[in-house]
Amino acid sequence: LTDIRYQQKAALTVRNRNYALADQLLETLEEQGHRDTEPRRKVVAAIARKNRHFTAEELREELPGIGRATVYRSLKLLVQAGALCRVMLADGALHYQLNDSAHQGHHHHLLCVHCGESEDLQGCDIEGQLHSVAAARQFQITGHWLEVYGQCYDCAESPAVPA
Amino acid sequence: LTDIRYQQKAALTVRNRNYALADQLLETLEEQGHRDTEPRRKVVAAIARKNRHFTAEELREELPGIGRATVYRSLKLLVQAGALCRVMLADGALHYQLNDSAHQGHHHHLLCVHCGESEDLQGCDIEGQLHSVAAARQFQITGHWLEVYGQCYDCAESPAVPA
DNA sequence: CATAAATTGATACGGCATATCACTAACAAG
DNA sequence: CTTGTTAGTGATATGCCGTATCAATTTATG
Repeated sequence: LTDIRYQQKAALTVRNRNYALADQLLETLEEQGHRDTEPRRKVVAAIARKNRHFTAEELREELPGIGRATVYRSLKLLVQAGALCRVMLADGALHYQLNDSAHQGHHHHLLCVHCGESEDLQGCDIEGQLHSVAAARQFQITGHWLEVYGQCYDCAESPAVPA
Repeated sequence: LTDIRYQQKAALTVRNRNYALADQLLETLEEQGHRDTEPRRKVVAAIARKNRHFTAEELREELPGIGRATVYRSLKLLVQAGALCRVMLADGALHYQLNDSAHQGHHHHLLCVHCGESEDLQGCDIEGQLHSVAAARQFQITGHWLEVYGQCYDCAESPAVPA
């Protein structure tokens, strides 16, 4: 019984978080001068439900009534707004990842190839190191792309469970 | 006159280098147990002529008689053999880059977005840094992908000349 | 030269994303 | 509330990039 109550409470918490997140995403778009439309609400709601990175097609399949173009447009707007970031998986597939509200700027991810979990990579002075190496060659760095693949702690502990 | 002789000599040097390189590529494939075929000779010859990274389609256009599949297959074999590496440009386009014979292993590139030049990135302990950060979180890194974009020295000096 | 196996290339297919464009909905001004 | 402008939508077509298929061909070898 306690367990059931706990589960209900947890489910409620998740639901609330998702609603809040969806609203926040929509708000972000409005701040950029974009309209609050019915299809967009559905798209951001679906994104808010995600707890791992996802593909555009994956998202589209969850939104049968919404046009393909709308889904792709929404993703692009959210990436531009900094709410989403694009991550390249080890197999070359492009996924989208909700940005932690604390890490909206440029950052990198540790991507678990088993469970799809993504940890933000902080405290890592890649930029500094790149700049110092490049400076020695008089190469001016304007940008970079970094993805790191591996196993998160949980998946390394129980390697028998695939994604 | 001296200038013409110099140009002829330079052209000859380039031609010789290209032939040698093409032979070397073919040899690499043979070492992997692949046959020496006429279409493959043409593909590696075209690759050997490249002095910057290139796309599969670019290569295909230079080889009208060769089937699309053959070009793509050859590229794949050369990547597997370590003679070519794949580089992702800033706009997401996948290019191929001849590997310096000294740097056949895992390495990264400084890619000039103007002239397409690519410098191998050495003396940069990205791997070590990533591992130490990941170790703190008990994340086991199995691989990574890094591309660095910017301007090479020459392009930074004469910024008016686009690619 | 004969044979087995690798290779080729025309074609079709597939995934993924964008372009087009007539229609619709949002929203601000009156 | 009505209306007009404009952004947004979505069905469809298109395009790029790469792979699967498979009969015909070429290579290497005994």
